[in-house]
Amino acid sequence: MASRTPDKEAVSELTTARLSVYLRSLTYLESIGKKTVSSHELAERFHLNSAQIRKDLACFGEFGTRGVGYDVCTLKKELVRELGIDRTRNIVIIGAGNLGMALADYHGFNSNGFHIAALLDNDGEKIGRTSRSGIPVIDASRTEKVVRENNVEIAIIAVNPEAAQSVYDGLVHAGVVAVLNFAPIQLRLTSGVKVRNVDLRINLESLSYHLKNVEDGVA
Amino acid sequence: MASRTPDKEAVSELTTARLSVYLRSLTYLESIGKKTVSSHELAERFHLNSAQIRKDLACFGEFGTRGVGYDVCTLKKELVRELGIDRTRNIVIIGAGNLGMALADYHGFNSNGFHIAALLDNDGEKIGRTSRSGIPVIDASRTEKVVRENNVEIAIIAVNPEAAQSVYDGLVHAGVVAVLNFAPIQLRLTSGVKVRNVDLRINLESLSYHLKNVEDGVA
DNA sequence: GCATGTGAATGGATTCACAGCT
DNA sequence: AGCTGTGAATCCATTCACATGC
Repeated sequence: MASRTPDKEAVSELTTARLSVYLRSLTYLESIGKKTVSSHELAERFHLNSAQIRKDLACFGEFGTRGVGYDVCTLKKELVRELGIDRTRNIVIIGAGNLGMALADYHGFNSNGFHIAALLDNDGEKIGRTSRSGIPVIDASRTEKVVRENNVEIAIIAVNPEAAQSVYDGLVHAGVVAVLNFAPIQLRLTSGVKVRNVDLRINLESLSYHLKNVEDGVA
Repeated sequence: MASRTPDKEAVSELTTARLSVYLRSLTYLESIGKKTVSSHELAERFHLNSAQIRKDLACFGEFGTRGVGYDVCTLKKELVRELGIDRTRNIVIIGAGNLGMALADYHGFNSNGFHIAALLDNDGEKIGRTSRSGIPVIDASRTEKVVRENNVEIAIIAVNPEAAQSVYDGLVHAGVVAVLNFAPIQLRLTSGVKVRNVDLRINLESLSYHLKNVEDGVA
């Protein structure tokens, strides 16, 4: 297979994050029957610069038509392919607490390329139950088996910060290659395993910082 | 009151996000009885550059002692003050679905400067109940009353994307001045209201992008 | 001696502006 | 004429490296 773009991994995470946003917008445009869209139109939707959108897309090839714009359907398919969600990836969530349960039933985590295979927990009370949408809670001691049998690539860590490191190490050992970590700690990483951290508290503190400055008459 | 630092709002969001992280680390260091810490020590904890930490802190004054480092307790107090969490800010969550309920009981949202006053929803089934930790679900039609009576500054939007814009507009009208939005849409913003978006799906797609590249033998 | 605080240098990401194609 | 694709220019964040002070 001929590789169109050399140096693929040189695409920044900022760019891939925006691709996700573009994809959502294209899905919407497709649903309302729009055939073509220009970078300028897309830019207006999210207060972005049109050149940035063109640059982002240019990382993967030339999809537009000069004088016209981008074909919505074609571009959407291309983004789906580039983001690697043209096939389904299996996920386990570790920690069947409030957050883990909520994420298990979160629609965006269980559609269009992602499938949550199981919740894992070591609380005997929870094991054997299911989330509202029917995802089973399995004994965390069976993590390795669940990961292998379900061909799980991604794990979501939704345990308390004290447990997170050992949970992470266990997941890596079980063969997981990507982790979404909700525990507010800096994990000691294993090379070859991609980790993304989501720190919910930081967002609140950032808002608080802003509020304080408003009070102080700065903004 | 004399302002130490001119041009305060010129602190980037990247910096404030890191301040939150430093604060968490200082809290830990304090709990294990450490009195003093250097920028280099802090940097090692999160694979950061020590100069960056010093620069981040320098936005707010000079807290260190040359040849020694930073006093853990003093620096912690200062960060708490700068982040504006030296007093409690009240929050409402709109949407008592899986996510809203989970966030209501999330420890990091209900401690150290934040208090969740209520969940709001327009589903009659849910109104009158409480979350596990006892936060009441109130009729969303009473949003304005709840916001005013509880002196709510921050709202968390945890409704579906279709409803998010009108919920946002209602919150702004009710007097909320900061919003944490979990709905995957680009809100049309009102000036004077600070918004932060948390897009959970983007994180998964970013991991997927990486997985695809690993498969393709790029990384 | 040692670690801060900071101007200067670097490195990335965004934006500009225009050549090139339809 | 209109819009893409892209080198050049700009802007912002990070890192270096050192003067300053304990």
